[in-house]
Amino acid sequence: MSQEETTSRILEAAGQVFADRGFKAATIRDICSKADVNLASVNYHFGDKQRLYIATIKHAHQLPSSQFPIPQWHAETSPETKLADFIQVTLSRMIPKGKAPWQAKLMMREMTQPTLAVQELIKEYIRPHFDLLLSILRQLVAKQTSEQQLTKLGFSIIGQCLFYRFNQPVLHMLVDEEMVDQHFSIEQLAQHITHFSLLAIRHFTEEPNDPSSILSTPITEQYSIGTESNTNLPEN
Amino acid sequence: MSQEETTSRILEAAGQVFADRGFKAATIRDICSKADVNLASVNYHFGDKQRLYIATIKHAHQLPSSQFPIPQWHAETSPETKLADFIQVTLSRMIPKGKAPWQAKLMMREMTQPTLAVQELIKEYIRPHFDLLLSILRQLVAKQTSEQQLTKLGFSIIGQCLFYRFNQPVLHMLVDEEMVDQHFSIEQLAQHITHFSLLAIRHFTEEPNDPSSILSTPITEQYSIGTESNTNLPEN
DNA sequence: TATCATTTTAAACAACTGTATGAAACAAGT
DNA sequence: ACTTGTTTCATACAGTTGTTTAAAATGATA
Repeated sequence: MSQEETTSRILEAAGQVFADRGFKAATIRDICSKADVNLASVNYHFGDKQRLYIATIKHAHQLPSSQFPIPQWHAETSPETKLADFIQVTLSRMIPKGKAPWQAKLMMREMTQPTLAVQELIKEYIRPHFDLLLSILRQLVAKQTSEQQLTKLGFSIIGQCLFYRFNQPVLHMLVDEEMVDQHFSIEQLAQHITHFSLLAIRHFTEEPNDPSSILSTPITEQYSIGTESNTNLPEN
Repeated sequence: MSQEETTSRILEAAGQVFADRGFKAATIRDICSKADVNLASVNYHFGDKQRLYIATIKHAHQLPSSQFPIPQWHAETSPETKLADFIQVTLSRMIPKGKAPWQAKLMMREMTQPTLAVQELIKEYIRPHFDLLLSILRQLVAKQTSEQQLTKLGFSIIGQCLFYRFNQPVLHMLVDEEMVDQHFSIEQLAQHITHFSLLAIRHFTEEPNDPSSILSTPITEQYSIGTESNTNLPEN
C-alpha cells in the first residue's frame, strides 16, 4: 500500500469517527480498524492523535470548499446578486445534501468546542470567507457605516445560515416533515435569508440609538426593554 | 454533609465539567474533586455516569429559565416591545455574563449532538419558547402570512441569537477585543438584532418570488443565482 | 539477486477510566 | 452509651486508551 493511500484512508476514516464522536471519544483503534490499517499507522504517519486531528480538520474543509466555490463575478455584478450567491454557497457548504456531510459536522464541532485546530481553521477558511461577506456588505450600506455595524450585519447573516447547520436536529423536531420537504430546501432557505437580510440592510443606515437614525422615534423609546412592561428582568 | 447537599454539589460540578468537556471526556474524578466529594459518591447517589448526565441535563435547564423570565406584558404592549424583550431574554439566557452559564453550554451541546435527553429538552423548554416567538411575529406581519414564512422568520431571529452562543470562540477570534468590549454587550446585540429584524419584518409581506411582492422586480431576477455570473456552482 | 530505506505488523507498556467493595465515620433515636 | 441505617472514604480491579518498540514485510535500486 502506498504511503499516500494509507494516509488518505486514515484521514477519511478519522473524519467520520471524529465527527461522530468528538476528539476524546474517538479512539485510534476505531479509526484504524475502519480504515483497515494497522494500529500503529497513525502514530507512524501523523505522530500522534492530536496531529491526526488537525490534519483531519484541514483535510475536511477542503472538499466542501472546492465543491461549492464562490462564483467568479463580473465587474458589473450587483452587490445584491453577490450577497445572494454568497448565502447560497454558504448554505450549500454547510447543509448535508446527499452524501456524508461529516466534514461539516466536524467543522461545526470544532467551532463550538474549539481545540487547537480552530485557529488554523479560522485563519485559512473562516476569516477569508467572512471578509468576503464584509466586502459585499460594504457595497450595500451607507458609506459612513462603521466597522462594528458592518460586523454585526455580517453576523446577522452568518447566524441565519449557521442556524440550519447547527440545529438540524432541533429543526426537524420543531417543524413537521411535510413543511421541511416543501419549504426548507437549500434554495428556498437561501432565498429567504437573502430576502430578509436585504430588506433589513436597505433600511439599515444608522445605529438604532444614533440621533441621526432614519427612524422617526429613537429605537430605545420605540421598543425599549424594561421601561414599561418588564419589571423582573435581572439587573445588569 | 446532608444527602441533598452532596447531590446538588455533584450536579453543579458535573454541569460545569460536562459542559466543558462533553460526556466522554468528563471524568468522574474531575467532577468529584471539583465538588469536593468522594470518588464513590457519584455511583452511590446516581448509580452510574450515564444517569448522572441525564440528571445534570434536567437540572441544568431550570436555572437560566427562572433567572431570566419572560416579562409580564400589558394588554397594550406593542409587539415591537415584545420582540425586543424576547430577544433580550433569549440572549441573556444564552450568553455568558459574569458567572459561567454552563447550563446554556450544556444545552447547546445537547442540541448539536443530541443524546436521549434532547427530546425532553425540546418539549419542555425550546418548543414553548419558540411558540412564544411565533405568536409575537404573528402580530407583526400581514395576516395572510403563511405558517412556513412565519417559521422561517422565527428561525432568522433565533439564528441571529444563537450565533453569539455557538460561536463565542469564533467571534472572539474574528473581532478584536476592544470592539467586543465596546460594541458587543448583550444589550447592544439585542438592540442590533431587534433593529435588524424589525426592519426586515416591516417590509416582509410576501414570499420573495411571489408576484405580489413589494419589490419592483421579482427577486429571482433581481439577485438570482447562477444566471449571469455563476457558472461553476454544482448542480443540485 | 542483494541491498537498503521505507512501511507494516504484533505485542507490550504505562497511564487513565468507570465501577465495586468493605471498612470507617456519621447522625438519629432509644 | 448503644444500635441502626446512611453516607463517606481509601483502595482495588478490570478494561480501555495513546503510544512505543523491535522485528517482519515490502518495494525500489543496483
